[in-house]
Amino acid sequence: MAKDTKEKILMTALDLFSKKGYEGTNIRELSASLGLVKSGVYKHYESKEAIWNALLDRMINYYGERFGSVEHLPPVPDSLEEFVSMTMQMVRFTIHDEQIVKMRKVLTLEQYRDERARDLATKHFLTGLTEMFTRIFSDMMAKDLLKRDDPAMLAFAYATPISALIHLCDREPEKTEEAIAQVEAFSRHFIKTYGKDLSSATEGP
Amino acid sequence: MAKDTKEKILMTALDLFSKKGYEGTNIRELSASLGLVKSGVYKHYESKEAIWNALLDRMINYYGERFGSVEHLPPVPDSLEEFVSMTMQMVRFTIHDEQIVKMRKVLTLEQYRDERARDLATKHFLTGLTEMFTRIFSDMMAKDLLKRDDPAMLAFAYATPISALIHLCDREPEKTEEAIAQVEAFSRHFIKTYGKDLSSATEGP
DNA sequence: AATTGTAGTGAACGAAAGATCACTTGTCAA
DNA sequence: TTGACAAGTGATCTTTCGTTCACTACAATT
Repeated sequence: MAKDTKEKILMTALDLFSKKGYEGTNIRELSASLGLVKSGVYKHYESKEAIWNALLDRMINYYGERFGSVEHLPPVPDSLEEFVSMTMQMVRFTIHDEQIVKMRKVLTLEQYRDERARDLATKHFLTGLTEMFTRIFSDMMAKDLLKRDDPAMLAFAYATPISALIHLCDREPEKTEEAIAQVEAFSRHFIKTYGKDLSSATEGP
Repeated sequence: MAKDTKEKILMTALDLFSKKGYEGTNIRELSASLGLVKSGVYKHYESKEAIWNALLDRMINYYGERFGSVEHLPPVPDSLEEFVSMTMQMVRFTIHDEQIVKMRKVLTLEQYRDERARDLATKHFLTGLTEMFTRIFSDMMAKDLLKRDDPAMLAFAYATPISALIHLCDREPEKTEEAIAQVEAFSRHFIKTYGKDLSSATEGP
């Protein structure tokens, strides 16, 4: 079916682009990976660049749905321990989901060449994560799980070290276990610094 | 002179590779940027890949000298304010030095393709910075400028947000001023959290 | 002054790239 | 059953790539 092939082309392109970059990937190899002859691709996309643009559209869309929408916001944790495990769950997912790994790699490789990739990279790697944690931290402060502080600053201080470890896993997958352990250690250190001990939550003037 | 041209080839290659990547750069453009004809390059390097390898050697060397040697370690600050300004000075330098910006971009673009680039990227973006701050924080704790804590963990928590902002500047240079301001805000927040107020430094049991 | 080595030239080559086109096959609607 | 259209094929085109080579110009060595 047509839709099927078009879809497969995008997924194969994502795979190849994430490994060798846009320039490093050629149509022949893309076609061969799909089990068709080189010209076959042109029945579905008019050019290599058209494939790239469709893939970027797809990624922008995917990001908006997956990370930008309200229903996909993680629930605000009820305890600091739950906050740690929520973090770990998010990190494990984003490190092991092949599609997302490939998306990050493609954005990394094309960020200086393509403006839309650049914008999505900043969102994906920095601002998106930070905004998400800003909301979570605001709520956690309201719930007296965190000390009162600037939630955006805490979110930035929390999101970027985790992001750095995710990038490390993308770059050196053999260090994944080590990196995950470091995320957990960092998360626990973070709540030790900024978290409010529950036993003191009932303190009052 | 021969040495001159060889050097210029490397610098031009760094420039082009950092903008369009290794695959996206061709010898004709490289030669033209140098004011010679395409075949001229082959008098100095036997192939495009040889240029790449020489450039990587150079970068590895440069990194080792500039960031790996003892004499280039920043002096341990005598006050928290001095620590902030040392941070700002480092960040301003690394963001504005064109060579270093290009080095980071090249490492970013080639990290999945070339093992040596991958290793240097991890060193440059993560472990090197963290180790440097680990030493600084150890000394600052000994000097009673910082609360006693795990210096490596603090270094990681300090280095990675700054690294994230440096990457942002590489990606979107128009946000440089904003990013620098955020580095300073982060640095001040950090010392507010982990720094020891000097007035309490003379406290005793 | 003669020689030799080297930086740079310009034409050319073969391979590989993106893309086109006439053609075959298969599916579904009329 | 037939006609039409979409999916896939294979040969082919053009461009661009990395690279080679015979050649020139010039600087340093003998």
